[in-house]
Amino acid sequence: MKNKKGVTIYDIANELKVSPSTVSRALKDHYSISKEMIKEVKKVAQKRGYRPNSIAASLRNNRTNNIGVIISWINRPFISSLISGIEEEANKAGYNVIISQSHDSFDNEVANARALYDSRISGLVVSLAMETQNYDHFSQFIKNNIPVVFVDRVTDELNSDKVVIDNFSAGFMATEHLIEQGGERIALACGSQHRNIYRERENGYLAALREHNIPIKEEYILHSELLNAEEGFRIAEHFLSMDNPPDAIFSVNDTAAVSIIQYAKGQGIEIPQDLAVMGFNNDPVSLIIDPQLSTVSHPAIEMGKLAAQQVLKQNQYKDVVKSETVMLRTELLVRASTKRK
Amino acid sequence: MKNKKGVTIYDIANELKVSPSTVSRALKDHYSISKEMIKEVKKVAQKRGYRPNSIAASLRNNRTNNIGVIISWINRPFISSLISGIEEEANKAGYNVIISQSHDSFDNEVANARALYDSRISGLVVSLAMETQNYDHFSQFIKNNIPVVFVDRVTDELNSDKVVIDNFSAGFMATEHLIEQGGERIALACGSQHRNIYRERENGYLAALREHNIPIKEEYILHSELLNAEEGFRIAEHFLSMDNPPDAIFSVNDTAAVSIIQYAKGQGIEIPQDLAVMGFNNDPVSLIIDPQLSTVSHPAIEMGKLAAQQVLKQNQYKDVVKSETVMLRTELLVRASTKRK
DNA sequence: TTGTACGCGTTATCAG
DNA sequence: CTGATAACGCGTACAA
Repeated sequence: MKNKKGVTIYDIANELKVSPSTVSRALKDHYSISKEMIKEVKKVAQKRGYRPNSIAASLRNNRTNNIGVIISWINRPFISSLISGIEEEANKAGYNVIISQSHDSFDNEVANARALYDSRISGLVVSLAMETQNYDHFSQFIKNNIPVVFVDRVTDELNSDKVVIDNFSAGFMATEHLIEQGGERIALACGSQHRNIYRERENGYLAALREHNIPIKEEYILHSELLNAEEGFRIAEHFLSMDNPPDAIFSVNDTAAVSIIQYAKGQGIEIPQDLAVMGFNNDPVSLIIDPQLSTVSHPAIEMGKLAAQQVLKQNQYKDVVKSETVMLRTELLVRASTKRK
Repeated sequence: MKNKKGVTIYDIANELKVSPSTVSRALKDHYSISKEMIKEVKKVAQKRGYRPNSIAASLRNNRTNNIGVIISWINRPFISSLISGIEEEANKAGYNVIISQSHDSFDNEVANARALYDSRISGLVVSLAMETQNYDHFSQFIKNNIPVVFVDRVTDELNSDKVVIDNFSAGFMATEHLIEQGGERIALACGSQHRNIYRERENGYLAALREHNIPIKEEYILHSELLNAEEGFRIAEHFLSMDNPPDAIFSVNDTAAVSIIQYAKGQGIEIPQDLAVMGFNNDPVSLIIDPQLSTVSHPAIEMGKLAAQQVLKQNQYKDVVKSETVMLRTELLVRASTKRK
């Protein structure tokens, strides 16, 4: 029961009859300290079980070793992989990662941003909540030179770094693929229009139809707020009970796409002969559903790593105020749910 | 460009011509401060955009508002839901959550524990790495009265709080169910024996066989380190190419179970007639595979919430040194992959 | 009810 | 190469 208060650099300094500054410097291999002193100090530190108090250091330096992350729901394959990437990269650089979920609610996002700001994170990675249309809660970071990097669900209203995929061309590719497989009545199960990822995928879909001179029909386009399994079923039910049902559906996420397949199979509809189904994200379920789901790869881990790198880089060069957008390549993954030939 | 350094209680004190301590107290509704003063202070704080510096407070109080989490891989359904539960509960109490992944490596776990310790977290939630068999890296927390709560993958070697499910009875139920469905040669796809969750599930399996007077055959028990999709295929291949192959397989996770079904289907084996397959975890894929996978529910979010509560509670009553084990109920989810009648 | 003064552990600056 | 000192922002014993 010796160190109720923990070992500090003062304790080490006392033991070695040197000053605390020397100890402080020695511990970080400062160039002005002799090799021997460094060895001495580290030996004693080791012996006494010294652990640096990063709180104190943070107070002094006015910056922590934490980077914050705000995402919608952590328990989604894309998101958890994204975080995995962030965490790996941050860890490598000696940073910790603080997670908070917005649950797709604007109010939560604002509250989380505030809590993270108060805890003096030295960088923030955000994937926007579905609801969010106002971005003032990020200005406190920007004003104080704390880097903010947006991932996947981003906004153009703020001038900051972004890591995204090319949603437009992905939507285009996916739709074109359905056309090439003989799709004539291609439906779209889409998400809310004010979130870039869905808007751009839809634009890609529309462009592909136009380029191939396929008439765009409003009734083949559905916007759903959640795009979860239940809504997937409802969407399938809606489309497949039309007088002139689609012969192909492009769902902008895999969750809904899988539900669509399950519903269609239940109705005795043959996939892909009667109905081709295309998803988005390459979630694990896309390989489990029978027939396997064609989808678009979404490099979650890579995106996480890049976002973390952006934050760390910005942290290095505080003065340079340029904003980068990194756009990653995606791949069309053609599987049984669309292969007709 | 006024507050390069941010607004502090001193600024507020100056503006109101009172002392910093008054401001400090007013901001936390200290009983000794007059209502009016409190209102004044808060108004000015609001106006100036004051944000408390929790670093400084942490240094003073020697505790942060962060709780740490060490898990194997964040991008697994069970784990990400677990974290979701922890995060929700912690957030509600004004705490942030710091995540770090061990990737099932002992060395990583030790490094993470150290990093979290250095960052002065005020509590730790751990689900042990597969490799871990030595627990010294947690003693620094315990020695310093920082609560450590183990979840799911726990150890008996440390006297601390635990949140678990009853793996033994779950394994027993699952196996018994397979027996009731006519299984006579029931195989087990298990994980490493030194991790409680797998060991206990196996014990449940063995007990069920004994209770029903079914001979235990070594060749029907396989231990795999990873239990991922690939190993699932290998396990299936192994079992199904035996001279006398099993007519039922209990896999201790869903990932491997799903692969087993996929492999078997590819071999023209009928599920569940020729082979009943039982999983564990109730991952999303269990509802996507055809036939749907019978499995055991694993209340991940609930476990996360409870673990967070334990940490927070221990933080309240620092002196009380008792260790609780919370054991949650699980449910057998019978689906098409085992229903034979 | 309010103010004074010190300390939490570290690090930057300046001096030697 | 090493030491003394101040400061980071807040909380609290003690004093008034």
